[in-house]
Amino acid sequence: METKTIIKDKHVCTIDQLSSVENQEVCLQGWISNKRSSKGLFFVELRDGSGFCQCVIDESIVSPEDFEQAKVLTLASSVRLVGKVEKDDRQIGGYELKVNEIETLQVVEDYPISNKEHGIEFLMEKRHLWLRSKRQWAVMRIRSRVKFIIHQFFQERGFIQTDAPIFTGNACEGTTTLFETDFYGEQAFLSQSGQLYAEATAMALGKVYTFGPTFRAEKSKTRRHLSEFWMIEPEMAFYDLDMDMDLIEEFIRYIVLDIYNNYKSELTILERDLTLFENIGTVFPRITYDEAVEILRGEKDLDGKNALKTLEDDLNSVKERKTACLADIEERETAINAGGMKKGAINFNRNKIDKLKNEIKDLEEKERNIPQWIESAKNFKHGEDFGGSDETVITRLFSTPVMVYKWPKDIKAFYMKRDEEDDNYVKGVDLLAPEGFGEIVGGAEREDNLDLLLERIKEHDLPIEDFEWYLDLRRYGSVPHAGFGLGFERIIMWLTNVSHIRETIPFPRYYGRLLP
RNA sequence: UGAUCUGUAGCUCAGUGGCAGAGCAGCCGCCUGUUAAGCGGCAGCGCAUUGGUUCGAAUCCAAUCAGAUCAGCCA
Repeated sequence: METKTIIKDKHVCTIDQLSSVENQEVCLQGWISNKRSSKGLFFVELRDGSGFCQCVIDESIVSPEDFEQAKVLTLASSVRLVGKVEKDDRQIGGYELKVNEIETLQVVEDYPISNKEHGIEFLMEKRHLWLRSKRQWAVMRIRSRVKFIIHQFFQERGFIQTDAPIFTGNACEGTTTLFETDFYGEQAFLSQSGQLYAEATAMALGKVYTFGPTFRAEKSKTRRHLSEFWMIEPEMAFYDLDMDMDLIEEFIRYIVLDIYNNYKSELTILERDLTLFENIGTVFPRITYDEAVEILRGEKDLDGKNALKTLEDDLNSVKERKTACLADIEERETAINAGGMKKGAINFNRNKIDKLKNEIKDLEEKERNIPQWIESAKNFKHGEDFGGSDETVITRLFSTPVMVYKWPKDIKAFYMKRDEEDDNYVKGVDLLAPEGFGEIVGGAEREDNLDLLLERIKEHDLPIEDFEWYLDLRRYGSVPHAGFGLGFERIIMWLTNVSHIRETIPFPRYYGRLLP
């Protein structure tokens, strides 16, 4: 096949710019993401990083050589296509390209990822290629945008971004497992929080935030954990817990609204239910830990809704749904086996059956889990921390994020300020996201009294000598201050509703995954 | 770390003691507007590994390896 170059003196543009060049001739450069054919026609779905666009290759328009070329184009092949931009409401982007010239950069053989369902293990092995698929594309675009607007939110409000070190000598929250490393012969850890450093820079700059990677060596194998993830940690001098909660609420609403207003098509690709986005204007309820416990145990109703009762109803509807799914599968299988069905219809039904089977797997898992959740919620002991299921039970009753504040001191970090009214509590707050996502923000007013802080460090059995620098912050001009931490991937997961946090970061690192 | 589940074609899976299957992807042909297009055909796997039971094992048993989900911990 002869090679040619068509890019010279052509108007090169990207798919996201098509609306501004309607009826003009342009050159698109990209990769084949799907191809369909008819007699004398090829429908090529092209992706170029900025979007997806159907390009029509018509035998009666292109040269015979180019039409031959179109025949051999396979999935992931790279091309330049010159053609006329036409409005077509049938297309997702609203436009299609009537091709009149083709330049092939590479014809790909055996691209491993097809337009089909794949298992997570396979996709993770091929993560570098999986990123090219439509859903991943949408998630990465939202990730980028959220990162940008987080900076925008804080910068607009006079916050200074300060970076915390990644190598640290002290373990700030003690219990959590840290990655150990060697720092010129000294034992060092990879940072699991930049918060203490943010407190230091807040005393220098007023309102600050950090945005950096953190590392946790927990061998967690759940859909909500990563070994390497990004965290945003604002810290504000002269803020108390109420101001902290106000800021958290404003911040979360700002992010959610921006994505809703500017990234609707990505949310559509992700099939995100938009209820969350529509409710985000409502004030986030603020309840104390004690109230949350009462709600969890079913001792207190909320707007006439009882947590345990709601769960029992959920269990019943799960059971009903499962019965319906089984009946549906049965019906479709009988219809297929009866014969006389067209091949297309058989495929359609098989596909449905596969989906129903997957749904049943999920339902069965819920069926096993919900009774345990009810049991654990009923028997929840005041003074314990909420587990994943407890958070689900609580947030199940709300359609917006919920703030839980005033926590028992024993289950929270040493640096949280004790509650003035009751020494057994601290002025911490967790923001629980609805739809079962659980905690996405953890914040607190910090202990600003030197003696009380020393006491807490001793209670937690932390090595005082490592915290001397931190204690200096209380020795020299201590002021009330507060801050919070936001798990960046957690919020992306929540916004995009992907089933696994591993899909929210380009190259996830977790127990058992170091490549690609 | 514990509990449950999974490992069969490039991919997604069916087959649960009797000669290894389907759909998709690939290749060939047909069809002028397809949206994971459709129709017909071709080719492709010896069932994670090791050992055992059996006349006979993908199927039963055991161990090992790999993975998934949930729990704990958390963001």
